[in-house]
Amino acid sequence: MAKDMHPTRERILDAAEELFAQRGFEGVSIRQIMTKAEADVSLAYYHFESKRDLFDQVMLRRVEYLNEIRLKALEEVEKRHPDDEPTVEEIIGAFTQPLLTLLAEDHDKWNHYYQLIAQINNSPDRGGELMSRYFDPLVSRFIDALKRALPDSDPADLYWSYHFLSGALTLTFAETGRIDNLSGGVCRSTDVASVIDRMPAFVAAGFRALCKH
Amino acid sequence: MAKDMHPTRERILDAAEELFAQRGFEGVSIRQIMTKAEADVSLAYYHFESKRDLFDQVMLRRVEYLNEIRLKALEEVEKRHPDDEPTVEEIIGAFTQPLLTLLAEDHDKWNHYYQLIAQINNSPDRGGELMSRYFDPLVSRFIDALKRALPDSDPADLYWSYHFLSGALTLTFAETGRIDNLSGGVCRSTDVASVIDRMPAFVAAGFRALCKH
DNA sequence: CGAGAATTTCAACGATCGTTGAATACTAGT
DNA sequence: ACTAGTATTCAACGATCGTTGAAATTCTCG
Repeated sequence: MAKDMHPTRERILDAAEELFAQRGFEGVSIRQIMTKAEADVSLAYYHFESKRDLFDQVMLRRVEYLNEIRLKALEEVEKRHPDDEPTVEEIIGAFTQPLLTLLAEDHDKWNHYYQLIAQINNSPDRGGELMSRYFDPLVSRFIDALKRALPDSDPADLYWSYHFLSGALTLTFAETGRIDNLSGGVCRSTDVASVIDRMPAFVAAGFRALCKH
Repeated sequence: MAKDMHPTRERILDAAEELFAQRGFEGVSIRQIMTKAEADVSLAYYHFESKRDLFDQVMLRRVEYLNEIRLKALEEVEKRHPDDEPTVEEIIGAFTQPLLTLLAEDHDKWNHYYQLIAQINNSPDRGGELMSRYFDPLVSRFIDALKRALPDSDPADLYWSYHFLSGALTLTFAETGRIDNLSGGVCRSTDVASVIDRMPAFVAAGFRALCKH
């Protein structure tokens, strides 16, 4: 049994995912989405309740699997430390590395999804609400692990450190091309692998500097 | 001579700034902006060429002064070190502290502007282009200072480190309320001062960890 | 083959979009 | 008071928006 029993529905979701990621919820019309999906406008309302529902379904389509695989990465790391605690680097790696693995497996599938999340994360309007709804359980799990790796740290320091990580990570996946201009070509936004390699060292040092009292 | 010779024009810019920051360029209509500005719809096209031009003028209104004051902060730091180089912490502080100072001086004026920049920075559509246009000269100046504070570092490491800083900083100013949910009230998005206090230590440690070969 | 369900097409609704031209009110300086 | 320019109002344009109802098609399975 194939996972997409509804090929048209999947085509609509693909088109919506890409366009929402590029121009945001209000920047794209149902008609543009259905044109890209090569389907009639009305089909959007046969397969989905409304534009907002379509957006929600785009988010929901991948979030469960994404959270699952990242949680599994954390559990693997913890399993490797039955007696002591994992290092901050290992925990951050478990948080970031799966994202890159998925991107390498199927770029087109995950690239637009990450861009969409990046845009939501920095949206003052409903960004906090949406991100919390989809990711807070997973993130709390990671913060608990970090709390054990950094004992006696102020909870506020921990949360703000995660906030820095979250900002750095989502800007990376936004792939805006800014760093291409800034660096004169030395760095490329699309080279996400380069970033994921560097991020654990950078972020772990930040956590340790801030959460060490 | 008052600086706003055109009070209506300023009211339109204020309204546009706030609404663009909250809902993005495409998420707001001229009519909504003019309703908030308590002015007729046509006045938007008397004072500005188009919706896009209005958006550009919103950006331009404050960017020059903003870059000026941050550059001055960097020069002050360098002046305090006539013989040696400033520390990474001092340079990062000069990059972030002026933003908080302005916010404390006139919250309503700068809050929405920062939110707007945060949204642009993470927008895959034209984010890289816009951010580079407005901020690359200033940022290059800061990266040069960091290069001297971290000699023999790989340029790519430096640029990616700045990229992490940029993501963390703009997410902070987005004030999405996410961390309020995540931390269960321990941290508050609106408490920007808390973040600016913590950021130099966190980011400087990251720079040093990544740019030290 | 034929019935019933699932899917797709077609045409249209009222609302709102960005934008414009012409008419009106206001404000200087002579 | 008259004029010239600046600022504002009013009414409307074609286009596109999200959404819907009903007809037409295709698919499923007896």
